[in-house]
Amino acid sequence: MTGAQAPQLNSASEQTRARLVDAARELFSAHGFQGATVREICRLADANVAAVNYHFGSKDGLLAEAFNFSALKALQKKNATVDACPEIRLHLFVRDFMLMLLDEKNASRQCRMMARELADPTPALDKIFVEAIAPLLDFLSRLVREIVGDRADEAALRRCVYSLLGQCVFYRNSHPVLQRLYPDLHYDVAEIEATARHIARFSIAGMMQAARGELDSRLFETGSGYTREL
Amino acid sequence: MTGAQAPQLNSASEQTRARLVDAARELFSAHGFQGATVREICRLADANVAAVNYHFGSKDGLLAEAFNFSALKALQKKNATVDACPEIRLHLFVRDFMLMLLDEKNASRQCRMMARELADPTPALDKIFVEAIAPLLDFLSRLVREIVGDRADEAALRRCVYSLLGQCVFYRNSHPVLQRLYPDLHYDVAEIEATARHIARFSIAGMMQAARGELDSRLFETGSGYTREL
DNA sequence: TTTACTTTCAAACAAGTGTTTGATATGTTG
DNA sequence: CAACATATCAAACACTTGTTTGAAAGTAAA
Repeated sequence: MTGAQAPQLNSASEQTRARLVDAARELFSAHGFQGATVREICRLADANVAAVNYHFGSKDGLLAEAFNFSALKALQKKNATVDACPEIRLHLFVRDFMLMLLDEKNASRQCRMMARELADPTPALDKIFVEAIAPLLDFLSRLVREIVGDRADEAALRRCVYSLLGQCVFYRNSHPVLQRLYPDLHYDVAEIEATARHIARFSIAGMMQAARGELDSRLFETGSGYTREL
Repeated sequence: MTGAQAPQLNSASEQTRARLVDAARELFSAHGFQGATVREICRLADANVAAVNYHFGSKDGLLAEAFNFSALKALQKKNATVDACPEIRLHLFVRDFMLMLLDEKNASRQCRMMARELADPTPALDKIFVEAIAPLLDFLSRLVREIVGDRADEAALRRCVYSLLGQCVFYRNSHPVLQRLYPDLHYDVAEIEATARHIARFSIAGMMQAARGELDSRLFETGSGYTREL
């Protein structure tokens, strides 16, 4: 979006609009929709308190404007064009997704906002759901379907998608808590990539198990090679 | 907790205290700490607005009182006494934990509150962390260690715990969103148990892969039996 | 410059927040 | 009963919230 409406960005009005949206993304992603106040956003954007309602009608309108899933869409489109086996494409997706979610330097705070939205819906949930969550779930479902083949039914497939997504968003949502446990915890690129690799490999193994389980849902392989009843 | 301070529960004062705590748990778990208002809690508890501050000092005090991890502790203690292989104990834990998290009829809304806390910390985080989260992470770490053995280092072990926990809390946190996707979604015991079985099997397979990955972190088994580079 | 329009701003608004107050009721003890 | 501490209550308090207002400043065309 930064490139699309660049021509009007010279206008002073468009500049404050852009500053407001930027500040909103910063604070919404940091403190959530309820936690971030209009006054704080305006202070960060160096604008008057009335600016939000003048330019966006309401705080809700600003939230709707602040959401921009171009990065998320681009990620999915890029992934779809990669010529590789679904396992590798899954790993690529998880890697890119985790980089979005965790990299503090990354500009795409929209994904952090979406992770928040998943956990605690706001009035803007409709737009978010239609534009981002549903397509994302659909994208992941197709990808996971490629991996498990036709050995898993719809319910098992859905659960596999949730397992994957749950792992990814956990790192984002639980960051403050985990940081209390490990005060010097920080996610550099290497750490994020290691985490992504773990999630991808962990999940692919889980998916194979889920697919296998459709054939015999009472057996699973343990590490020691035993087969136990579960 | 209901049985421990039963002797004093006859007192009218203790009754309103109990009603307030109960209402608080209901609304905190439903709308979060910020989302639930003191007035709403008091209305639900059929008590005066001033009752919260009179009995608990503040809204924060009520939150601290509302947290009660006896159910979670009992779950862990029960699990530790079970004489079974770690994989089955893991399955049992996930099952009990998911029943706590998802069963609407279940009285242990404290776990739902804790899931919320994990995603969005409140001033009461300290108590919650020390009394519930840290022990829980510790318990899970020991359990997962039993499964992966010494083939996984500390980082891999930690990630396995997060993968497990992330899957569990995802179902709780994302419930409103998933319900939009499947309007007739509801978690009865059968559905919860199926979900728990999925998570347990998915995770055990993932853990075995993570343990295996310590030996050769670049290879994993695909479903078709191929070994690919990841 | 005058005109018309857009954008900014300090100030106020109405509603909601957690909390406090002082009187009133309630129950227990002398 | 009288005295006392406890518990409840309506009302108000101090504060924050999102939002609105009406004047002032800026901007661009006639």
